Amino acid sequence: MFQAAKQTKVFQDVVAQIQEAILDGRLKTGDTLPSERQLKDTFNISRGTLREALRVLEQKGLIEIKLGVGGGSVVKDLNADQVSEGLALLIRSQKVSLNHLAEFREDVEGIVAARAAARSSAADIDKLTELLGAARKCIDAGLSQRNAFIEIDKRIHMTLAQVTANPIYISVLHSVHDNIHRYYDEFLSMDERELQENYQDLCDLVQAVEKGQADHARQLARDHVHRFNQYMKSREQAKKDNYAAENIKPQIP
Amino acid sequence: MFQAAKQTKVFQDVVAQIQEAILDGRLKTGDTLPSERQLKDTFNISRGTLREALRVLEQKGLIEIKLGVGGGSVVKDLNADQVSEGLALLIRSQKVSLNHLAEFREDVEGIVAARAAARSSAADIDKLTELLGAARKCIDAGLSQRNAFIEIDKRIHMTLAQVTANPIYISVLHSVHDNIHRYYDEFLSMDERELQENYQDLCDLVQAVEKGQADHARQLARDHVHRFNQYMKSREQAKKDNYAAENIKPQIP
DNA sequence: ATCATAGAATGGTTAGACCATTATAATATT
DNA sequence: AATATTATAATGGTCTAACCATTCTATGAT
Repeated sequence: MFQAAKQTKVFQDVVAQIQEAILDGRLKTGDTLPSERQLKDTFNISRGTLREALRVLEQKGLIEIKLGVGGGSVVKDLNADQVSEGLALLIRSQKVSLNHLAEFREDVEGIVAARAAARSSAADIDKLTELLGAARKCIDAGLSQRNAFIEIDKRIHMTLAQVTANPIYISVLHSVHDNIHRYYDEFLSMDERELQENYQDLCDLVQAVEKGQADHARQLARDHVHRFNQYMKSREQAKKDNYAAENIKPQIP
Repeated sequence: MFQAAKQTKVFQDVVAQIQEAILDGRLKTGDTLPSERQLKDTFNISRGTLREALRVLEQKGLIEIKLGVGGGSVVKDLNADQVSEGLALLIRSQKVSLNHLAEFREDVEGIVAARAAARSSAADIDKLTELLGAARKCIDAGLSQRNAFIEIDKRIHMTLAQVTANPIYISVLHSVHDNIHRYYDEFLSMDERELQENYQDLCDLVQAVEKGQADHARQLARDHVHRFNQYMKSREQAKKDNYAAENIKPQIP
């Protein structure tokens, strides 16, 4: 006849209320919530319960909790970090392999390049060209600037994502890069020729974007990423082989 | 001379330890952690602090906390929910509009269709054909089964994502559907002809996948989604117009 | 003026108690 | 004997009250 009432726990109610206030704009980025001792009275709950709620909001990326006298819960500017962390957990925990991620990246970078080609402004091209110039300098400086080159490579891709003017691409690509670098950093050791190839890829790509050649840009981006993936895979394989050589008969537990 | 030691708060250390245990496989899906009163002694912390840690792990999607005597913290099977929730927050909070999401969906569904076409097995085609049959029945049953049709449409797309054998596509598409339906459900009211068109789209798409025509499948999927998007946009516009008509002079705050 | 110091506000943590929910075992009922 | 009811105990949920740790700010010393 009757059904269960209020399943929600107290702290969940608090989470919901504060979250709504933030999403509705009643609380804006940078705003500081009242202190815990005030809030607990406002909600008429204990401080422990309130803190559980705040921890959840923090984990959601909605607030940031600062220590000290000027501290408190500050409304954060939402970004892709939570999506990125979620993706990272999926990758680390289970079904998602690096191959999966590499394949996905190939597709996404292709899409981003195509969309960027259809929308780039003169200012966008300027920025990309500037980055290309910085990349050029890294290469000329030799292998010592290898990491700097990789960083600029990443920024070029992220800039393309920004050119699409679609924040989802920015977030997704950011997540992909976050996670792919977490695994690939240890293998980063391109030689001179590979650096040159990568640089040429990027030049061609930016040119295609500038000319608005969406399909061509897509293909160039895909090839570029694909080559990078192949390169990393071979590095990984080499590492495994090396390991095998050192341990002629690996102990199987 | 010296640098800051241990910035991490106690509860963060606990989160990290339990998370690592789960990701390393020392704790498996379905395992129940010791009770809070035991855990607090194990970690040598207070129960409140422990509970903050558990709340964070829960929000991360790593554990589920059950009430009652058989209850406790159970290790969850990770899924795309966190990614989905993160995306939802991005959409609700700020820069992400429905147009952004619709555009992204168009691209993703295209990719998924292409990848699926390159990898489908006979069993996959059987499953898709079965779903098409169910969709056919919904249409024949008339508009009353409209929602059922939408549901099957969604399942067909998700099945294609599974065919790609890349869990990232499954997660991403799941997130997109989650979020797009949250906004579109209110507009769902296709007429007979639109249902027919959608059904035909799906038939063509499955056929292309069966034949392994990746590019064709991609284009069909994109067109299908694009049509759906246009349709929803017009519905939304109609709703706005209707609102405007009811409120000749909308009050601007 | 500049630097050191004390104070106060805030989050971080602890301890112990009691409430609410739920599976299980013991008991009563048929 | 089978079933329904009831008590029991274990577990998470919440509360209270205190103290610790960090950090900004104002005060005071140099």
